[in-house]
Amino acid sequence: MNVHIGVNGLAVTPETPKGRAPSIRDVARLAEVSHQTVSRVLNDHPSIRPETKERVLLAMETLQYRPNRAARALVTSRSHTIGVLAARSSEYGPATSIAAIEDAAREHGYYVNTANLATVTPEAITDALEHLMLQAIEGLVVIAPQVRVFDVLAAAPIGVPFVSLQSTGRSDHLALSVDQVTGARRATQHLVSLGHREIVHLAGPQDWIEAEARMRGFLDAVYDADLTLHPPILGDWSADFGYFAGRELSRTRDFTAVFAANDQMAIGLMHAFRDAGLDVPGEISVVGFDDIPVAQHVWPPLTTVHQDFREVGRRAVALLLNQVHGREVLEVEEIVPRLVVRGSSAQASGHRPRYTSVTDSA
Amino acid sequence: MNVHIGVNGLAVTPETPKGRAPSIRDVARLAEVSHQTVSRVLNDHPSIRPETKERVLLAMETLQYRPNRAARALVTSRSHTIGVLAARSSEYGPATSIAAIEDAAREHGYYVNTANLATVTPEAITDALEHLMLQAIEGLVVIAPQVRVFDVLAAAPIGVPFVSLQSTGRSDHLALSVDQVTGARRATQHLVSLGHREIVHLAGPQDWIEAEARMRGFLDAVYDADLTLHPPILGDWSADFGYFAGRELSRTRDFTAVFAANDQMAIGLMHAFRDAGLDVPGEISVVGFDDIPVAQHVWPPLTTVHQDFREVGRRAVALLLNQVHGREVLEVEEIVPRLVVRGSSAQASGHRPRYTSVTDSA
DNA sequence: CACCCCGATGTGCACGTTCACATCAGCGGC
DNA sequence: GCCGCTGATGTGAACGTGCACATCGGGGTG
Repeated sequence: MNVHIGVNGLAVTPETPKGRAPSIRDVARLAEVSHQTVSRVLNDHPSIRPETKERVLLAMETLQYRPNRAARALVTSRSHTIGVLAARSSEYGPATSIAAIEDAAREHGYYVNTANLATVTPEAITDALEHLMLQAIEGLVVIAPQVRVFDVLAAAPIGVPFVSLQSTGRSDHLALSVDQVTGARRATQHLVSLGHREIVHLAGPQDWIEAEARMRGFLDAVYDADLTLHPPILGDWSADFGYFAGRELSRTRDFTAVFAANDQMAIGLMHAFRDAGLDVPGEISVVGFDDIPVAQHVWPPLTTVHQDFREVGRRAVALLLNQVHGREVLEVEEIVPRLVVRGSSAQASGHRPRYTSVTDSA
Repeated sequence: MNVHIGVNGLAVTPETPKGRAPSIRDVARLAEVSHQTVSRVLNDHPSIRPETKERVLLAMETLQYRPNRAARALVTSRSHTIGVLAARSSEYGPATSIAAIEDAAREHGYYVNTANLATVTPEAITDALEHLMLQAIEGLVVIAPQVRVFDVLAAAPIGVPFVSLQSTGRSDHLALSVDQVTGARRATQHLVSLGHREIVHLAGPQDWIEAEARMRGFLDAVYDADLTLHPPILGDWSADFGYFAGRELSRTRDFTAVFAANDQMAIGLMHAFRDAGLDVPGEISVVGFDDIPVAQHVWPPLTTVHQDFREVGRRAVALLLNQVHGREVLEVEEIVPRLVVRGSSAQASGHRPRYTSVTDSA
């Protein structure tokens, strides 16, 4: 039966025609079945005799056969690829989520194709999208949390389901998000509970959905606690910006706490305060957002809001693949991040912020 | 001629047969040419009349035609995809390089497919590689800097050129790397020049090529300066490990400086020293490696070795595509990283390290 | 015992593109 | 005026796979 396969137990690789990679037909010939049977083995079709199946598998092994994805994609018009549209993908949060997405996708037999957004101009977005569409992606995960991206996405219907990693409030897609608003509110409430009444928010760029949500959470808490509102500062997420903002802020000193929209800015901020001779948390408390790995090791250890980027990525894939396969999509529950209290926040020092206490003592 | 195309200037989309996406043949029919002519326009073949070309392009536009990558890949057996095999891809360095690779690849009309290594077991490596091979990648960039990965890579010949982002010293592939040895040597020499003679190296896992190279650079410098060698500590790159290592180290205190193999560990280290009441840089100097964005904002600002991860990624793609296209590959020049001196390193404080001074004074 | 159904397998075609080759008109040279 | 070359285009096949349908034998059912 398997005369082709071995001689003296020695595995002889039968001549694959030309230099070409072995195809389903080569396997079929060797296993003495039709190519269709081989195909059935590949897609484990139920009705196939175990004996036959084994013979085919052996032939595959012998020929080192590998299915040709292009051919398969051509005939099924399914690419088994999902796209990821990402901005700032080298930062800890997005990078972690992307890695998790890749892992989860691979587990489900899917491939991941990433397109980064260097800038967020409509052209760049369209270009990246075009790139992904040419890949014939079956679904899209968007980690590019600018409102503008979703405008473009809505305008140029891409024809595949997509999931965003931040709640956009739009109905044309599902979002799997961490509840940024609650996270930010909790962070602010934490400061309030420590007796702070003059709190500044160092926000992210307002076209970022997350930045906007965190700002909203902050405003909610400020409103609830009936605090006077300090105008938020709009930053760019970077530690460098945090540093410069901190330099400016330490001039006025009409506040006792700062809630930064991410850890990087918080770290830059603390750097500037240190330079200005302001003690954190003695004089000023600082709270960040994200809980990046170094957050607990900087000085002082940063109080922040922890979010699980891996979990978000993982769930996003599950959600997306459910849609891709037309399965019932259950309600999406938001992940609520948790506050991690560390050394950078402390009780407000009885007296009012400096500039007023100076006035008072005069 | 183009009666099909419009009525009253209104773009009428002619019926695409069934719900299928328009194919090259649909375009051909509309433009009243053969499908081959359309193909020629797509691959801009020289001998085609401008007039004809325009007609075809118009038809494409009208039908919103998009070439089918699977079909093209099937017949040309070229996927226009490069693979990236990465470990710890969510960390700043790798993540930045990956983003740069993606950008550069897209610029060259290539797609990028990533496979992360959760663990570095041979099975995981084989699995990831298998995943990429099924994608029919044309080339591979390896950012998984464990020696073991290259063992597996060598054993399971993948049949496509690959480039690694660290110099492995092997001849089966090109490496585009930053000269880690020189970087580490410079970092150590910096400490020596400040008068430190008792320097500990907090190394990375020794199966990591970079960790090994940095260790080598350290050892070179120690040897050159004729210092006594403290046994290096083998870490895992994480800030957490740096912290624990720092705790252990601060018990003995038989050193005046530490060179950490990356910034994260250096930051954890400084945290532990602070906890132990050891002043950095007053009593102990610390130097890191990588220059991650927060390095300059921690306290004290971290002296470190800066490397340009984007540049490495970019050049890797250029190198790889040159090989893929069988072009002449020019000599690969190593990028030499540069030392950035900040606040965490300072002149050794005249007296010997504590433990000896205690002994001396007794 | 005739019938039908089902499990196991085979046959041919379609997917959308490129490649090799064929065709055909025009043009210059002898 | 014929030959051959070249530019512009068309024709058919092939790439490797899955799908729809056909085939064939066996076993249960009436």
